[in-house]
Amino acid sequence: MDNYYVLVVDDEKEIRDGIEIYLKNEGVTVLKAKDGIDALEILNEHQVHLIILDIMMPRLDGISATYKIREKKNIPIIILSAKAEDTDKILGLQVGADDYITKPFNPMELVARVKSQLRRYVTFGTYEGINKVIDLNGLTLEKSAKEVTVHGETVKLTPIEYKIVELLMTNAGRVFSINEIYEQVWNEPCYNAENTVAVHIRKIREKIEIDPKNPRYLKVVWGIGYKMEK
Amino acid sequence: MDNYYVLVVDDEKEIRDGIEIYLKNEGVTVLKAKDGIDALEILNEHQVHLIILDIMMPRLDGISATYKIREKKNIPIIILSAKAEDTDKILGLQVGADDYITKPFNPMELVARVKSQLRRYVTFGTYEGINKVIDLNGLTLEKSAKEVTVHGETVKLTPIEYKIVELLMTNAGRVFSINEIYEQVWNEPCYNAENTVAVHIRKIREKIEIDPKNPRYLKVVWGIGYKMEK
DNA sequence: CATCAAACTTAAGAAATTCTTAAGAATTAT
DNA sequence: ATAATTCTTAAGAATTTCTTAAGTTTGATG
Repeated sequence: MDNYYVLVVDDEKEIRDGIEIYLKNEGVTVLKAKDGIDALEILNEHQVHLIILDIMMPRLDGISATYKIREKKNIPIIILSAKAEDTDKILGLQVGADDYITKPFNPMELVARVKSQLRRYVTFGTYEGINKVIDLNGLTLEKSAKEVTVHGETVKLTPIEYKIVELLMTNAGRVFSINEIYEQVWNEPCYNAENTVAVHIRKIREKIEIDPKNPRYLKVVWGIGYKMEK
Repeated sequence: MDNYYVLVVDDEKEIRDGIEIYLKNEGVTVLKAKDGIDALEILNEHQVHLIILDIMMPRLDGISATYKIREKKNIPIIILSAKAEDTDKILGLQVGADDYITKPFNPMELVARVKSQLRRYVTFGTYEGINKVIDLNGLTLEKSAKEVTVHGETVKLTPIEYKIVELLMTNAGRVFSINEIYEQVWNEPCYNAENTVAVHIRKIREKIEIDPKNPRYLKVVWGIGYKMEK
């Protein structure tokens, strides 16, 4: 379940964090939002493969959020709710949710349902997001093929190199500190591994830059970190 | 919901007939079977878009039936059960079911879940689609005949080899990790079977590649997995 | 503007991981 | 019983990753 991004939307922090722990354990990357408005913002900025959505939330409730999400994205939505009423379930599913779980729930069941949805609808790259190609001034990234090209030429990247490039390219323009990069790519806290990242940056530049000493794409922001030029 | 065929499998006649009434009301055509063995027969003879499957049945129970169905068809399966135990739900979903409803259930909820699954099933086109021939630079795959050719020459593949090739060819360009391949082809979680896949890859290359050491079609992506060249 | 410290770059080789391949055992089909 | 298929094991090859250490650039300071 690596490479999958799940957005958890719930106004209770404990619920968000609890779900995060279980999903991370499966290798899923978890994004979190505290209400529908925040969720929509995150959807605009990040690639997300599945949403877990609480019904009872301030500002924008789950059902209304489902409507709005469906207008833009066709990704699986699992509704989470304290209401065990059948009518609510039916309404949720009719509105466009793909599954409905009532609180209190067994976290393992939630995980099983998330995996079931991802397995069926996301494994095959026929939908938005998965097959999207990012193009930044001749540097392109094709996620499904895990392929990067510079002016049409395929660049052969190692897995770590690829992950770094994918991180920077999907968030082009944003600066990532070495620590952030390490945590995102290795999925563990960074402890004295600053130079490890630096070495990989070097290798990447060697491969994607015409003149690695004057990088055009992968730029340093002194004292802060690295970013990919938009 | 017209033009859809749903197979209802339950040993109790009242349940079968009850579900039928509600589904017919939505325009769905309902087929019925009283146990897993009958269900498999019907699947061979009729086109079916979704299955509702009771767990407790004589002869062939629901979980085992799910296995057998998955071997042949990739259509949505909704498991129906008197067991409300979480572990059963999780098992059912892991085995390849797409949803799990416990008895007693609200018929309207069942209908809502059926519609939700069918809606997805159609938008994503995961169902056994039209039997198109895929041609990738001289390597062709004809699903209906389960036949693979290289420059016109038929290649004799074993069932597992064929499944791997079909997976990779229908998603040409996309990289599959060894785990993904295992899960898709064997329909079960991959546990220490990495090299099993590797060996099959070797055998396939032997058959489809002119020079297996420098594969033209079935390429490795180091540290990530394998893919079929577009 | 000279100097220093911190931040970044670069190179090279050791260690770890991943892939390939072959051969034979176990299983399944004919 | 025979053949075909699938799985396991294991050793070697190829590739990637990490560490170390030395060099270079940048920004701050007096």
